[in-house]
Amino acid sequence: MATPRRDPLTLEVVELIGTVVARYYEEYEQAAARHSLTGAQARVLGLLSLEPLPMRGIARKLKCEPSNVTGIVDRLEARGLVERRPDPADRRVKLAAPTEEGRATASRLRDSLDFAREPLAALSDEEREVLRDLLKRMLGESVL
Amino acid sequence: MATPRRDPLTLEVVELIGTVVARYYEEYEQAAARHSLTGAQARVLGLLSLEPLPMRGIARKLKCEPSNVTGIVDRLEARGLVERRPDPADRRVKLAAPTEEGRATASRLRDSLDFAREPLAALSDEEREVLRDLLKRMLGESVL
DNA sequence: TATTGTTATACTCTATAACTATA
DNA sequence: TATAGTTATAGAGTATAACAATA
Repeated sequence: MATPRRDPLTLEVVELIGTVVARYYEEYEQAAARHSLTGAQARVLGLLSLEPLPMRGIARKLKCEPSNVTGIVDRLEARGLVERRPDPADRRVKLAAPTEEGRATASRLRDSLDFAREPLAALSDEEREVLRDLLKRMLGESVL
Repeated sequence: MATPRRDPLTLEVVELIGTVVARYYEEYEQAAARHSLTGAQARVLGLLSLEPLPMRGIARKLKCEPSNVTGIVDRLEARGLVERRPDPADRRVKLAAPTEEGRATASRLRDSLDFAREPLAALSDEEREVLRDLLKRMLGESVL
């Protein structure tokens, strides 16, 4: 494992990444709020719009304790965006799945987020390719 | 304002940025937790280690309501990491400033974070310059 | 026995509104 | 009257521990 670098260029890039992270996070929360959702609720709804998941699976994706998921799904369910279904294969398991309205909300949320990420529009196709490759290299093999 | 793009390349870059954001955030929280600090406490301590700030100024930086800052600074103060000082120029104002121990903790926290950001070590100097310029372009003039 | 989901509890962060002491 | 900081309150996310139902 390499030693972290402290040269001015590295520090400048670190600072820029910090700015990207802060802005992205802020805009994510705002997009969620426009749909009267908290960030956590929006993340869960987004996950479930890809595929229904057991409560435990949601906790793994969110990297939080399973007990927290109960409340988040409760609130989404109370708003009619998500429903709990039994798992035919294991009666202990409850599968959380988006309702029709939940899927629609998730879709609109995704559009909001694309809008939030619009800064990418400032780059040409070639520049996006370079950026993609640099980010991939930065993130390492774990992403591949 | 340009229309958001949806071509596969753009979506791939958006996805990669999302991954960077998630990893950065997660590692930030973990680094804070290693010092028994919450993310919000670590952010405030980091801010104050650059310069003492009035409570109102902290709220502006955190983009939250001033009433929240009271509790966060209370907890940092209870741990001896921060102190409230009067502002000679305006007796309504309280300046929050790090103690000696607070500065030391902020410094160790910064080191943890550099370690967390180590992925940058995978890039050469030239690549970092390219990444820096692309990020700057992405973020636009507002950062300059 | 082990696992899934839940409940109960406590702490932190968050926004809103009302309060105080200054300006 | 306006502003800085605080308090009170309520909602949400978080972790921990204990529980019922099922495997």
